[in-house]
Amino acid sequence: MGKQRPGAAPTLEEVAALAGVGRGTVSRVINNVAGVKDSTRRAVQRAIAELGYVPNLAARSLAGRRADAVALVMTEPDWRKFGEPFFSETIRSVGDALTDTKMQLLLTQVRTDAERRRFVEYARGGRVDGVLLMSLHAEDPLPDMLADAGLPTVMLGRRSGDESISYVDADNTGGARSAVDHLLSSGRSAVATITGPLDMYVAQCRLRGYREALDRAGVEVKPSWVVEGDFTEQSGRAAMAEIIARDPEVDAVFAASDGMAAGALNALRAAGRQVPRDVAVVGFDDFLLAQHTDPRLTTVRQPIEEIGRTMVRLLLEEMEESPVAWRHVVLRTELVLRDSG
Amino acid sequence: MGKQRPGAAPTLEEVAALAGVGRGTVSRVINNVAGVKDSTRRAVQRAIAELGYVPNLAARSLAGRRADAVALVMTEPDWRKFGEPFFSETIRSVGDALTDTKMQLLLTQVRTDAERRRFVEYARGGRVDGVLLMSLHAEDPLPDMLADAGLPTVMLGRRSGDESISYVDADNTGGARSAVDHLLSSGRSAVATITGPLDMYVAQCRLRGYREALDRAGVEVKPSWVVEGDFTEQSGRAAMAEIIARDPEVDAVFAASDGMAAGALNALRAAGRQVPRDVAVVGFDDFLLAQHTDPRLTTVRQPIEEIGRTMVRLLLEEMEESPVAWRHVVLRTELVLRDSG
DNA sequence: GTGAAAGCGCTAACAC
DNA sequence: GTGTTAGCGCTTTCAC
Repeated sequence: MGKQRPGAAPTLEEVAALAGVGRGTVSRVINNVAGVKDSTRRAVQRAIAELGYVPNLAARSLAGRRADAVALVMTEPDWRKFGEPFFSETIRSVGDALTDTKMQLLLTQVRTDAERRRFVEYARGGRVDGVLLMSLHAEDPLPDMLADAGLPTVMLGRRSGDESISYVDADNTGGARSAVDHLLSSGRSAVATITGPLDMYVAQCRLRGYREALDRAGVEVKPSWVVEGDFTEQSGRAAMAEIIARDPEVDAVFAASDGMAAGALNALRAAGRQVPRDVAVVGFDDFLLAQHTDPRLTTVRQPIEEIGRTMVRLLLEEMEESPVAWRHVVLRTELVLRDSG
Repeated sequence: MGKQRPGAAPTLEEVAALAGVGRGTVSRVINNVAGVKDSTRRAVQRAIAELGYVPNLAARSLAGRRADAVALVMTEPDWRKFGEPFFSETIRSVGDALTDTKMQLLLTQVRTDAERRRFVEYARGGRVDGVLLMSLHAEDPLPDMLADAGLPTVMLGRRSGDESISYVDADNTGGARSAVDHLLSSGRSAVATITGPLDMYVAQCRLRGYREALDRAGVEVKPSWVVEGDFTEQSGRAAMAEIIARDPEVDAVFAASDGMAAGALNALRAAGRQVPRDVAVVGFDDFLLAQHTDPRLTTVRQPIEEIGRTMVRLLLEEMEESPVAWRHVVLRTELVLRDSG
């Protein structure tokens, strides 16, 4: 007879007593370990149902030295960013990639120093087995803090050219290059660009791709062709207006984000320029651009679904090893031409 | 001398040995319990720093019977919703309300049955001390599952008129009524409404407020004045077009969401109607509406910041008691007139 | 003010 | 196949 403790949640031991078996057997049943007689298993399951038993995860975690949970950290203070498809789809695909595991996905916001400290304690304290990081700024100390603690960690994108910690990134340089190649091959030559904030590596890469394509084609980049935005629609509009003012001869634009591409289109229309007849626009990603119905728009698409899936795969691999080895994956982008006639 | 176990994380016991004190004392120091001599406390802190000690949260949880974490569950399958200010601001304010506690906020997505099952195991397993629920559909079994497990739970909004589980809601009926009162008192009389999905209690309340205001004013609601949308901008546009087609005499519209209000404005402009001279529009919330520069727009504003703060307060209160008692809070809304001249 | 000791509920290794 | 046992690392009495 197990001692009844009214009010308290039933324990594995009480289940064992009720089923007339040892604790080890109950543990095997709840963990689906093979090698338990079928009749025994059923008896245990009946006892579990009768008592409404639920395993105490703290005890499991302590004894098993794992949390069966991973964190996905959002360091972005502006939540509206997570309404953008690039982020929301990544989160969705990470969740999907974890459905076949017993890992619980925990999204955590880390906006302030206090939140960072608390999260690092949480993670180092063993409440998660690994950490995924999104939307990182170059100077964020969080990745290194986690890495120093020996925690499996995977970042979405990298902070610089020689990133050590594991990351999954898109081929931003190659994607930008293919976009500009496309513009050049369709007869344009005065190709301007609206870059992202140049303290972000992703923006540097897309600018580099732009320059490489023009270099190879023997086109000299005029300083007036390069204007920096901040990835938003508004900054794209302002940048496009700036470009028109500086050099009215520009006949094509590569925008380093879809938001800025949408802004550029709006600014061109406001200026009475035909898009894309007078000026061709290529944007990175096509979320906002999708709302523009012009069939001749072109975009560089990132393999979002694959990004989330790959991040999870790398993290699970890292969790198998000690010490953790870092992995770097760069995924190809795809140039999408809507023009079909 | 504590046994050194290279590779493993240092334990409280090793800290105690290094500091030359008992385990109890170290525990008191890391938990900031009063009644430790200052010199002892410093010695322990030195040992902690030297060893890089971090408490094992599973062990703390097991011994202390608490997780020091709360979950905020998003049952919305469409993540873009969380880009909307109503949700993103709520999440932000919940995070803010928790900064002064040692609680870690965990956001979890529950879209599928598998995810629901896993989360309930997680919560019942004691990994969180309480649960906040957002964006619930009426038939979602999750709240009852958590309540049956005796877990402190607070919902954002309620599922029906006689909700038992704790919730924090805005006064949707009163807000809608004040919006329509405003329209009537400014000389309108043919007031139509674009409702939300009527299987959601929030939409029912806003429709009721609309009807009540017209009833009190002795205006009979024509069936053609009530069109159902789904809270999106697109549905608002379609609904407005429908209303114009059915009854061109309509001179005012109450939209049950800001998105639908924005859609209504766009549809009116497309139809060549003067807004708000010909047709006055009042929307619930003013996020999308904020982009409309018309100074004569009016909105019903929900006290978002207070919603998040209140949810946290109720949850912390519930966590103090056993069994849990449910709490219901309805917060006043505010009619915001931009019209200042 | 501090140390010693008794659990918290589980997993995993080992015996039979 | 199944029972037994030794921890996992902490909090919390209870002595002193």
